[in-house]
Amino acid sequence: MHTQAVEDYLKAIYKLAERKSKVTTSLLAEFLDVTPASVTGMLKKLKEINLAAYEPYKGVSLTESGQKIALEVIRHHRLVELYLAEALNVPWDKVHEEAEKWEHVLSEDLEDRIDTILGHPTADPHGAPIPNRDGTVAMPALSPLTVLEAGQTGIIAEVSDHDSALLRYLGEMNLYPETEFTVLDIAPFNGPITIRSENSEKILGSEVAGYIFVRLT
Amino acid sequence: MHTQAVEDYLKAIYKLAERKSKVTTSLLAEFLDVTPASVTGMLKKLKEINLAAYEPYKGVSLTESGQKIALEVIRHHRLVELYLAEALNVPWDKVHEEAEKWEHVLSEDLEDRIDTILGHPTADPHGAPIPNRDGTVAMPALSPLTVLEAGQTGIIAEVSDHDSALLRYLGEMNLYPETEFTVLDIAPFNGPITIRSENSEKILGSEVAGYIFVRLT
DNA sequence: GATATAAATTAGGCAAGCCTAAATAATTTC
DNA sequence: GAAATTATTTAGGCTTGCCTAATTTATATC
Repeated sequence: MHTQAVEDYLKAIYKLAERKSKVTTSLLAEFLDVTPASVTGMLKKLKEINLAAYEPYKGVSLTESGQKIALEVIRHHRLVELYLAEALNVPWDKVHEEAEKWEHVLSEDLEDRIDTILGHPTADPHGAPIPNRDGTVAMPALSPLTVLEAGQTGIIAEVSDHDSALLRYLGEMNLYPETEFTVLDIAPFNGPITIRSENSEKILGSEVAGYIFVRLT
Repeated sequence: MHTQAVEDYLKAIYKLAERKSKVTTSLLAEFLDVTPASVTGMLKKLKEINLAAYEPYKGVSLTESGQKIALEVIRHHRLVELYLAEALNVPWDKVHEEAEKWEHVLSEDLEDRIDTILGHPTADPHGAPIPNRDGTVAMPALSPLTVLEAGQTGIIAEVSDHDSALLRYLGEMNLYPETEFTVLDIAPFNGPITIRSENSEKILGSEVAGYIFVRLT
């Protein structure tokens, strides 16, 4: 087993690499709320134990084994999130925080039991895909709600979990993953987007809409 | 929040104090599988932060706040044990090990949810009492099975969870807490004890019987 | 009551992971 | 392309909790 810090760094590198072309020391530092100097120290260590490819001043990436571990941690995290929401009724804006602690103490045996009880789920409460045990992940191509046009229909696939206030807000409007909707209007110049779902109209600012990812239907 | 090590020491002191008149450095060291020197260091710290009363060479005891924390940790531990057994079907000889890790990451909110789902239980899967949130514990007077005499009847109240092989052994014989039994024979000189429960006779060595605590009926 | 043994403490170290401050490398600007 | 700015690394420290080895205190024995 690796330390919690190692697991947290691997997970952070993986997640940042999904969205940024280059994962830099300062990006990691900001993400993990730690000084860049601390990141440098850990990156050296990760390189040492062959979990990351790191060249000073050039950014980091995960090695194959580093990525495997990152995905295991993410799998734990998302399974726990879903379990907390389904089995313990934890509101979806709180599951992330709890799972952050639980992901590091989940044994493989318990992971299996939870996975079975949940029926081998493929997505967490925010719609994020749950990696498979073998280290693979289904990464469907999603579009942010902002790129749709009036008249198009879709299904909410995933929402960002970075801010729990955002999740509470979306929850109040009943905009959860798997919700169907039709775009009624999208105002120009990053204006608000009007959608209809579950027979009610909802108006979303462009910032919020940018955090909602959809599958077109 | 205190560190995990602090919580583990407080819990260990509490548990040892239940059974021994004096909690010494070496006793703690053996219990926690750590050197006596390390224990000395931690006891100084616990005294420093007012969680333990400690005089060098004289043993330790918990202060009121130290005991409160110890009981909170034990409450978490036993609630988690029961939850793992009931909700996740973890076999009773494995719940202790898992709970050892989970007890330190359980938020008060989750504790409440688990407590509610379990219906405010009063004992863990081994029959050990679950402390109340306010820091009180019901401590019924129990007798080890070894002190009974032929003809007496009782109910298994609690079994020691210190050895998972013992738990598996008892599990095979269906000797769980709340099982009723009658003593058929108890051989002299610490000899084996024969009991009848669930319409079958079982013969227990005196060592095993010493780990089983009962309520007389 | 002197000595041997057992128990506990002190002293000094180590590994993780974090920090701040100072130095160096990379990048941008004029 | 030199200077200024930004990004990163190096150096040195701190805390936690553990370790071993040496010393000290307490206890048991003759």
